[in-house]
Amino acid sequence: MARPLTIARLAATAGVGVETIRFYQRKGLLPVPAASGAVRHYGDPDVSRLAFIRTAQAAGFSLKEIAELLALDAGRDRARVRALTGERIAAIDARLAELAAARTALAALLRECAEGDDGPCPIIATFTGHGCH
Amino acid sequence: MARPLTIARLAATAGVGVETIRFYQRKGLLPVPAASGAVRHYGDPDVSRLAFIRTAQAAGFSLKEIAELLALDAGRDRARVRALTGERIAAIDARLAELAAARTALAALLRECAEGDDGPCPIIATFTGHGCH
DNA sequence: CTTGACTCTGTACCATGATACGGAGGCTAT
DNA sequence: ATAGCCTCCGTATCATGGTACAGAGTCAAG
Repeated sequence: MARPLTIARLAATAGVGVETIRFYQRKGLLPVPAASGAVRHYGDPDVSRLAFIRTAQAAGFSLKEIAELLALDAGRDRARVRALTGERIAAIDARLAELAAARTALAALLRECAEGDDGPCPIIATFTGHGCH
Repeated sequence: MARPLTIARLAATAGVGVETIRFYQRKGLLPVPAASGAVRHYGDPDVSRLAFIRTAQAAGFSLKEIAELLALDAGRDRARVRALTGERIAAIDARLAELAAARTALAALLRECAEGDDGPCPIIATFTGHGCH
């Protein structure tokens, strides 16, 4: 029979480290499977759950929020899920605006700075508040 | 004469905490002024420097990178500054793409989820990988 | 000249998200 | 049955960016 999914194989499948799995277990993000014997075995639900965690992390959810989402037990309290999602979208919007502004400013400065090597670097000058505008 | 800028007044001016100033001093981000007496006094350059730090932080630079920028001494090594800035822009672009994708996905799911309260929440289902792609 | 607010120094602590390690025991191929 | 990984468990450590606090000293106003 196919070798059972031990913690190392689960970690490899999910693309995380063994210690990360244990860390998530301690945090309540992953269930600790009942061991038949002294070594635990994992299954597809665990792989899915790890995928969930990675996806939600990429969307900017913290592990704490992810734990809450998971605790909502596959969506029974949809209003709460929607609230968390709405909050997250707002936070993402704020961060997007911040980053876009920073990006625009940096790109302009980079162009300006690249135009010559004389005088103080406009990038530093701008940050310092000693330069233009 | 105008009261000298003590650490608490500098902190208030810059909008940070006193402990944050000391933290930056320990990290080499702010110079520790020579005290005439037992209490240090600060000046406009310190205010500018704190503004620099906040601006650069908003642009996503880490304190370590900011320390390096500051160490470049007002832009003598413009090539290095440009390199750091280029790296930062690339990192911002990557993060922007990630966040935009997450935002789009979350917004779509939120709309979908809001349409009904029956069945599993599509947000959770999507993250879990049990639902439609 | 005392009181109260502030400063300085050092060290400790916080949250977040991991990562590492030691020691005991389990599993498996040879 | 034994070598050599692997697992489990607890604890410690790391990086990042701060925040807090104790104890001693300083300074200005009343």
